[in-house]
Amino acid sequence: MLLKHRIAQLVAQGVEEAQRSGVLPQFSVPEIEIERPQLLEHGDFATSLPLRLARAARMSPMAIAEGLAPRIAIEEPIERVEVASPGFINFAISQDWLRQQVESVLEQGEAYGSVDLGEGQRIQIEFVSVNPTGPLHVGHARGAVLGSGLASILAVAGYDVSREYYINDTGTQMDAFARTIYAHYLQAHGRDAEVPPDGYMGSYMVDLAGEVVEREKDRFLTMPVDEAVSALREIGLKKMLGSIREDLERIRVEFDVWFSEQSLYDSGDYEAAMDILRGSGYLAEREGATWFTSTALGEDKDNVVVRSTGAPTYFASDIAYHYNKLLKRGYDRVVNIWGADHQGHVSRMNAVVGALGADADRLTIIISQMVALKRGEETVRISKRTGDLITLRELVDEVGSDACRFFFLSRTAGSQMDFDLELAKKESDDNPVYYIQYAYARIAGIMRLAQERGLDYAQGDVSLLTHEAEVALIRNMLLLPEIIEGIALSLEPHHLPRYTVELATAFHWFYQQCRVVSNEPGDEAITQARLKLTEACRTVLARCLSLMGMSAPERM
RNA sequence: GCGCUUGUAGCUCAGUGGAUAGAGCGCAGGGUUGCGGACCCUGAGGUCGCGGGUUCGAGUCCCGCCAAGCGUACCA
Repeated sequence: MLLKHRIAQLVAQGVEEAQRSGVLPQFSVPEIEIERPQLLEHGDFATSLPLRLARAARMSPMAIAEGLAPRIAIEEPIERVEVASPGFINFAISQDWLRQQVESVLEQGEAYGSVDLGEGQRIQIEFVSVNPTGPLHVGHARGAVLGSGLASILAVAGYDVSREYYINDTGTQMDAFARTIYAHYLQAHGRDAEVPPDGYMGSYMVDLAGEVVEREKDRFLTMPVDEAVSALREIGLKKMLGSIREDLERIRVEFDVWFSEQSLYDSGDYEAAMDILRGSGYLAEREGATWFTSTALGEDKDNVVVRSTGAPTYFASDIAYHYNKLLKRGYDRVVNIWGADHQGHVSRMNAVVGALGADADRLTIIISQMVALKRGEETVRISKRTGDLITLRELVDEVGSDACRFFFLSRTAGSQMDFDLELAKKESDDNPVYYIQYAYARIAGIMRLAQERGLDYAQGDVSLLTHEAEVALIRNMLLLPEIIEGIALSLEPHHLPRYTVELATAFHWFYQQCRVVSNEPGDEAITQARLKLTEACRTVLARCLSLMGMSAPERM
């Protein structure tokens, strides 16, 4: 159990005791929150409970704090419980205990930082899921990094995580895609053909069609049009998916499941989902189409699920898909990461979950806001249809995978980003990515030196680590489990990059203040202790970098 | 028009209803006869978009206004 939770328990017991003995009156106790104070002089942990209780208890916050603090049981590693104006209770942790935790970090090794919040719950995280009709661009990169980072962190927070990509391999846009390839194909064979008005204009389509022409020769010329388009759809889909997968690998994003939209219709999931909605009265026939009556669930308007042509809409597929996720495959929780252009879709999707009879809080939809690309002052438009775009591939080639991941992971999903390509390149020599990685490389350098000199620090005595900078570094290292738990609860991975910068800062300061491998005679003991601390710090930094999908360079 | 999101230092962004609002970059200065100077320290820089409200306490919650992005399809 995390220390902050243990302290919350002790405070709760203290309140109970105070009420029993009449020091505090009877009232219902709210959830006890334990915070990390900003200033060191306020201790390692703090609670503002007395301030919150003042009204219910009809006492001054200070009087509550004074009455409560002595009734909070002190146990290892809590050293002091102090009351501070205007009504805080601060907790100080024993420094001896902090120092001993260096051993604990080393023992846990690569597992350090893991917590058991999820208790093995099955959680699915679906992200990217870009239509396989064109290459990934910068906005997709943000969602990809966000999803993969979140998935990694949930996995070490005790969840059974499955990463999924939903392939829109059917529907009108896929048709337009196939007919576009067909048009290029005909043109390449000297036939009179034009790209349909709803077709895809990017130059990548020309390249793709060119590959098809080369590989397939003229065998589609004699085929009936429908048959040829259908075959080209399959070929084009496979090629696009392959290219998308390659792009994702460049920023270290991988999936456990690639899920086909078409399979929802082949497996009967679509019918099953519609039967449930029909059975509970959420489907209505009107104007020749079938509607999901979302107004009955508080939505602004109803939505078409089956067009008057008989073809199901994208929304219908999504209903079936969520039936499959929640009811058929039965994930305990489902997280969708969608781009801001799908934001109008969120509330009706939530309504669907209720209409299917599932608990509403099993589905969480995270909207990742737009990335506005700029080159200096000029805004670069992102449009798949005109072919004028900055692809993920170009971005990674220009800025690098590590910087790309760190940059996207550092910002909250909800904030719109300005991504200035010139600035990103200009700052690449002096940015947090290098700051963190340099800390790691420094550590690696120290450990190399230690090894060259044959220094064995296994017997190092961590109780010698009394320097201010040493204790500060240890305090920072010990925050990781709380950070991971916090991210798993809030689903906001941006706290990890921020934390990692703080950890690197603490290390750089320690390095500045404390010579690790000393040449002075008589310093053997402190050298061994500091090597131990350095190695423990390497463990924590490596864990952070690995969770963020970034490399940990031994040299730079 | 309506809906969702956003507005914090010159720039890019953090900030659980709590203690003196933070970081990086940029700017101005300073530092280590030694483990890698891609580092460290100090400083300047803020009406937290504007106006009300709730609260012991608001950058954070509520209402109104202003500005920006996105959505508002029998597209996805």
